[in-house]
Amino acid sequence: MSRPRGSAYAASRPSSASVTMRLTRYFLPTLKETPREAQIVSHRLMLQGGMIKQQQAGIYSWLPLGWRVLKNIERIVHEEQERAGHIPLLMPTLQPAELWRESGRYDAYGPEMLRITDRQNREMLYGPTNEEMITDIFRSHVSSYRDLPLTLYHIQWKFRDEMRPRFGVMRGREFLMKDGYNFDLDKEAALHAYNRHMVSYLRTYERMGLTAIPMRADSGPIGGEDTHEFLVLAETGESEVFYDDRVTGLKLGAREVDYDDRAEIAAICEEFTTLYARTDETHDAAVYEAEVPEAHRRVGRGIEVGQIFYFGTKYSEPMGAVVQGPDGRQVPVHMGSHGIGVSRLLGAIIEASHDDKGIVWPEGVTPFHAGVVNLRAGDGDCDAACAAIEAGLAARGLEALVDDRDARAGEKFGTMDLIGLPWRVTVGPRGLKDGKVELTSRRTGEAEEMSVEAVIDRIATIYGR
RNA sequence: CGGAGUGUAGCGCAGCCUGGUAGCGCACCUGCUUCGGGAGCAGGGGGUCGGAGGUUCGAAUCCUCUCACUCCGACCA
Repeated sequence: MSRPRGSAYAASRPSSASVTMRLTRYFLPTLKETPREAQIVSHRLMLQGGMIKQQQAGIYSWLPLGWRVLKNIERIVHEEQERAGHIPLLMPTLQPAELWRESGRYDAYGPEMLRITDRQNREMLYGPTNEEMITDIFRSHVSSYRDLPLTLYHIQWKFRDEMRPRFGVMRGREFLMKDGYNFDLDKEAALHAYNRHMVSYLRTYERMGLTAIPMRADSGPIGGEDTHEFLVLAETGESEVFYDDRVTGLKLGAREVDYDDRAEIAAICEEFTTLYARTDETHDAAVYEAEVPEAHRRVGRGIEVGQIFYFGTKYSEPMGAVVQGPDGRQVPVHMGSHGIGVSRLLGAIIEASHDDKGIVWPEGVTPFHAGVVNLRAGDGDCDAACAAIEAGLAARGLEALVDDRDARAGEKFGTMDLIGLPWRVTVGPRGLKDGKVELTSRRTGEAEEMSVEAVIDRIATIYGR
């Protein structure tokens, strides 16, 4: 990494602040029966798992368990953005109509935009995106090419008044999005920013346990020249996708990436975008058949979890975002914008990772690192063993959810399966007679008996602690 | 926005057609017995039937209006 910048997020992670939660003191309102309104599996599991509650069409409260996953996803996004050299800030949800008149989008944007007036009858809107506002910030404070390149981003709630919200958080009206904006002196520099975003996004999705494939896309209302969407393959996806199945095997893995090295970043982008992968919007059957051997052709569906754009001077020109170059001339900056659907990712991850019993969280985003099932709450030995596991995990910076309810084993296992914690420690009198507890993988169902000390070590090893 | 539906206890539903004291399952509370994959028995609490108006001796039920939500379609991070 050429920029070993200290990430505030990385530095403030667990160990000091790890939380152990006891189910008897937590708020986890799971539902036994399938909610009527849930049509797709991720929506159903989020409702049943007590993660969200719908408040209006397409608007949700995030209950504690859902909130924890949302925060984990947010944290990963922040870490990867900062790793790429992008700078976080926070812009308001409410924006003045005036800014949008400058870009011409106030009239162009249609009824999808929620328009509001305040008591002075000032026209405002609940932001569906932030190109205008970030451009306003930029033009207010930057006037020299020496301050470039610059990429600013934030993670903020957005609102788009969809005609028909559905599928839970996958297609809500209110949604949490990471949106970033790069400012560069010329097209070449801006295209490097574009590539840098592509690579950082690939890394972000991989950390969440997802395979997200960049696909060439249409630019839509944001406008511009270059754009890719990131699609997670899932049967319930809203877009039809055509691809060479070898793209699903591409991985960034653990390789070191220098985000300032234009050639290296461009090479990675090429690696990930050369094989054919397009949505129905840009699909070209002739090219598809010419480029992809028949055995590798795949047609499926995908969930869009991010999109990157290069759009040049589309906003900087009308809004006067200019810098003085080395030659003394004023030039409009080249920009791009880049989005990750943070709240939507919960749905996408569940669509990609579940079974008939419930969710299977990837380790990177799980709301708790492990679940501890106390099969005989109130029994001295069981309680003591659970407490020891809690304390041992907490000392390693790991968070556990302990089921200390006075309930049947089946109910406890059912709850753990539903909420999908990747590792479950089962503590019961039967095993404890031999000093053993049981560690079970949610994904494979494989179980192994071991001592309390060993189970703490094993879980810590799994999480690299 | 076009088409189709649904609103009855926390959740899932029956009752409506054919008006007459609001029910079932789960959940919840109390007690006893149970306790390694969603227990059993006994007792108990909880509902302005989405809202407003109308018809009627009487409305969850019939009529009118209205609100909310869901599904299919076109559109979208």
